[in-house]
Amino acid sequence: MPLYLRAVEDFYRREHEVVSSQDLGDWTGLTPAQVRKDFTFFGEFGKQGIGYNVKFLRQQLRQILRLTEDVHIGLVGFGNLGRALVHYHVDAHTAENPEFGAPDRLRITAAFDVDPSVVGTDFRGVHIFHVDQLSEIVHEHGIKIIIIAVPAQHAQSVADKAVAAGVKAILNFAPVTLTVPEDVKVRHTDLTLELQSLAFYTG
Amino acid sequence: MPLYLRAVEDFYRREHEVVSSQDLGDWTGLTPAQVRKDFTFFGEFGKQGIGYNVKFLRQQLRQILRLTEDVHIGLVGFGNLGRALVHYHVDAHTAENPEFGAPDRLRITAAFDVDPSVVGTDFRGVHIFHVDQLSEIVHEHGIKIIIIAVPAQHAQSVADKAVAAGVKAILNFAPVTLTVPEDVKVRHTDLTLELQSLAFYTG
DNA sequence: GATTGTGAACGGATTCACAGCA
DNA sequence: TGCTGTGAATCCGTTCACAATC
Repeated sequence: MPLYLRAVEDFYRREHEVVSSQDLGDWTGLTPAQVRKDFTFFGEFGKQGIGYNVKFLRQQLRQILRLTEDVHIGLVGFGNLGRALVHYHVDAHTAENPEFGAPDRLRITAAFDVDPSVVGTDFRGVHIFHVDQLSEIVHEHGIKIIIIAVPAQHAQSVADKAVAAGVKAILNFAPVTLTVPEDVKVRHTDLTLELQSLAFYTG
Repeated sequence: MPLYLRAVEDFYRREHEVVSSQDLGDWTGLTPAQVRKDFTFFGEFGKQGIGYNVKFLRQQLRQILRLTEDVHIGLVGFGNLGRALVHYHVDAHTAENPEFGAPDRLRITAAFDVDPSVVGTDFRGVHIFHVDQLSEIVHEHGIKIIIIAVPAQHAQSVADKAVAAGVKAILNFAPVTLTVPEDVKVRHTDLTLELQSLAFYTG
């Protein structure tokens, strides 16, 4: 769904009044049937013979994706990768930057590390706490998502702490498969795995 | 398959002689049946009643994934993200770092940007060329994969140039859906999309 | 005529279950 | 007995095709 929202935002920006599932399919690279099926899961947004009202659809998608209220995110691991992620995210979400699609309410509220030389400092408006304060800060700010950008050997224990603190979603950049309870959603991004996969196709 | 290799490397490091599809399933989070099916696509590696010989399986997987010869990678876009990627990758692949699983031959051979203040400099052993030299350098070094870490509005034109130069695989970090010929493999990593997806589950 | 929403058909991927072998 | 390799069975996501509707 986030991809559809990005598409709809683009049509919105270009002042289209309506879009068809065909239009959205072209934009996203999916089939029109796929687009319609995905939408019906959440309700009926379109008008037969006409298409989807862009303004209405945009609003519906934002609602569905909970982009209308602040979502607090914690970042664990403030090495090169963590720093780049903050940079990237802050750029994307403060600069009224339309290239990312919908402006949303995703906020990196706090960062965590163990290195005394960064703990206690601020970076791009984000304060870096010691990892021992994870649970405390998660509760204090109502953090629902954490990003794991620590070395592999610490990733699982960070995940455990976060889950214990009530975090329900994890974006994992460490090269390990995390074990978490069923009700916690994990997404995994792994540069090495991606490159190794691609290398296979270069024969 | 890269994930299996990582698992096998782990068993290898812990000096296991054999692994069962059950073991590998536990490690990766997949079912044993799945593991066996995936392997049979490439051949028969195991012994009935025993399991898979770790050393042999490791060697086979490396062969399959073409990790035995150098694969040259180009990085386009040397902003915060690009820099972090080089950092990360160089760390992962020079430090004999076992946490990433198999040592491989994936090399970021060259980087590209348009900013005169970085073009011509070196970073962590990687030289930064002007994007205009993309085609030339791709041919010169036999680059097969490029990583796109440029702003959204330039991503497609970079992809086009790379494809024209003969690149067959692209790892795209820009928040756009790239259009490429069928024989080019694209993988897309999009922080904003990942976070928006996760936000949906935090209700 | 255009386009949605949807039940039916399809197909690919996953899982089952078991024969075969160490 | 234990575990692989694999055909059969099943599941699930995608696509088709069309009735309903603007």
